[in-house]
Amino acid sequence: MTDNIYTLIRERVLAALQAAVPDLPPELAARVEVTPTRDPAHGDMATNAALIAAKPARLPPAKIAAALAAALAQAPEIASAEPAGPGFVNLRLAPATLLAAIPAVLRAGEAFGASTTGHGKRINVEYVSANPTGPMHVGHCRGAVVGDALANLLAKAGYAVTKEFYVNDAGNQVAALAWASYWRYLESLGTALTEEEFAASVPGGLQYRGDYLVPVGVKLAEAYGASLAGPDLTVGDPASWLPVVRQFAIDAMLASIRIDLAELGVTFDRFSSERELLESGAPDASIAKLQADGLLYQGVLEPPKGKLPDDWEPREQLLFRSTQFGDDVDRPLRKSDGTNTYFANDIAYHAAKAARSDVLIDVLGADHGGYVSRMKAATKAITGGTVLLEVVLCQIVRVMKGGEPVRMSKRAGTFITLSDLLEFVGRDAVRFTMLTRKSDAQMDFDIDAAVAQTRENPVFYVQYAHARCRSVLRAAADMPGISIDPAASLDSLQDEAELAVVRRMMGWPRTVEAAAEAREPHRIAFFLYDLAADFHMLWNRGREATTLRFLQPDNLAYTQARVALVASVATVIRSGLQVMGVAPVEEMR
RNA sequence: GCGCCCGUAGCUCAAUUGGAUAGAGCACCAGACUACGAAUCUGGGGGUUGGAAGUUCGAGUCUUUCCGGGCGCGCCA
Repeated sequence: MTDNIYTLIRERVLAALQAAVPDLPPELAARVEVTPTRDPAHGDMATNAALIAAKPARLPPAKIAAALAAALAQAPEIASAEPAGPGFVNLRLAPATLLAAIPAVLRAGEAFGASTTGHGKRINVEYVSANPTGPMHVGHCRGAVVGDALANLLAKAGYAVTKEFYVNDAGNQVAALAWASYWRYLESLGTALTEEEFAASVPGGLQYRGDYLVPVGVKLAEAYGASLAGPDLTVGDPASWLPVVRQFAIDAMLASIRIDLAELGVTFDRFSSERELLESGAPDASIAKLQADGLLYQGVLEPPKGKLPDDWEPREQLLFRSTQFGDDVDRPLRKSDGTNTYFANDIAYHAAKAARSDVLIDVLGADHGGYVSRMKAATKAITGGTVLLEVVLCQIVRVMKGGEPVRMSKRAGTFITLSDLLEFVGRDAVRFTMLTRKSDAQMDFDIDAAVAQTRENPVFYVQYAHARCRSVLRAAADMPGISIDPAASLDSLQDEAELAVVRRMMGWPRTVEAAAEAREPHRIAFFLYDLAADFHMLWNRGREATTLRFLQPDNLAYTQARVALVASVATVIRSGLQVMGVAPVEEMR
């Protein structure tokens, strides 16, 4: 069951190919494609079937193509089929087949394009997973949007999706957060210590000096008075205050992250806590399992070539044989103090996710690129190869304003927060713009362009097309005898600009399936831009020739067909925007 | 030094996963408003897809090797 006409036509092609080349190996049949043509002169679709089959059949591609064309021309959906080029068969659909896309859209509504290619497989998408040590900044934003849209896309393609956020609430970073929060706490109580005096007593030095922790300090003081401080508001014994302050600060940071995410329209099915994972003993269980499988050993790693760390000394440590699973070097699981490395805990986390999933996807920032191969290796090892990890890497986003990069420095506390960006640009523009690039390509986010009300801004351009559709439909609603009717006769839709729009919409299910398989949500943005361009072009045809306008009061049958067309364009745009998490607008303001 | 990602029109980016003559926007030039919304549309010029070699019916896409940019590189997460 699918809306994808390409799937249906491919069945026809395979049947014809089976007749022409009876003993075609199945693995070659899998390579047969039916694709949209680039050049409209080549018809609606083309297939490479003859090229694929030529070698095993020991026949010239052109000869097979001719046979295929003759057979395919008999199919009811196909108006004509012609061999072309080196061995393609170009197909032109029967008008009724083409126009059937319109009632298909109208009947399915925004669900149009939904597919079953995911077969209900459980797929877990982990994204954002920002450390709860500060507000979300623009660096997190791309991963948040890409992960969220990818999850929506996979759901539309028929996967059972879980959206997951991993809370790194254990380890040194959150300890540093606790110290920084404690400083703001003493400060709000009016301690005589200076910041530098305090910093001197912090193991590893005082981090997170941004003033976003000031309110946390104030709230700590309100909740606990001076009870967490030492004598005369000096630094008290960490053993007594640190666990309290740490949890308090983590909760505050998580609350702020959730607010920012909600503002961005990003939601999760599940938050998983690293601390809870540790307390459950899962990491030890994972290590024990790997040990039992003979994948761990005590060994000494070679130093990295070329760039030797200053304090390098050979050290024996517990290593995981990730090289057996495609990694470059084996990876350590224990620090010298006996505690687990982050990697060791993350193995347990991925094992936990794998236990309730068929496929895992991590959406990571580019700075985690070096982490990918070991995590894939570990996932393969801990699940015995039954669950594989895929990684979508999001490259750096450089925020531009007035043609200049906006400088960011987290250390100095002058970074652009996500909520700042949302205030400048707005949720829909942020989300759409973040999806106008392949995620593994670096990107400049131009604030000026994202709010521009012109064609160069794809958000605006697509929204404008939708608003124009709605404008027509509002006018149509006032016309007697006119309605959005899936059963309307569409025979009058014959203009090339009209058919171009229909062809584009016909490709939506195929785009969903291909984008989902490739894990590339940005394709949705490009599809919508192209559909919007087709529609704007058609619209303008109506300016030049009034006979091409949608609403003709003296010709109800003609108008009914165009109303159906316009309504289906609006529906497909909404269907795509829904995947992107962008709200359609009824009119431009 | 090693690994991963990227390199496409002057600029920002696509290219249906190996398909036919590599496409859009911006910028530049020339046009279309008695409006279902001109915030749009039409036409034009602009390319050795970083360089070289290879794989095959066919390469921007795959392999090798250089060049350039980004990220990472044993107890940070």
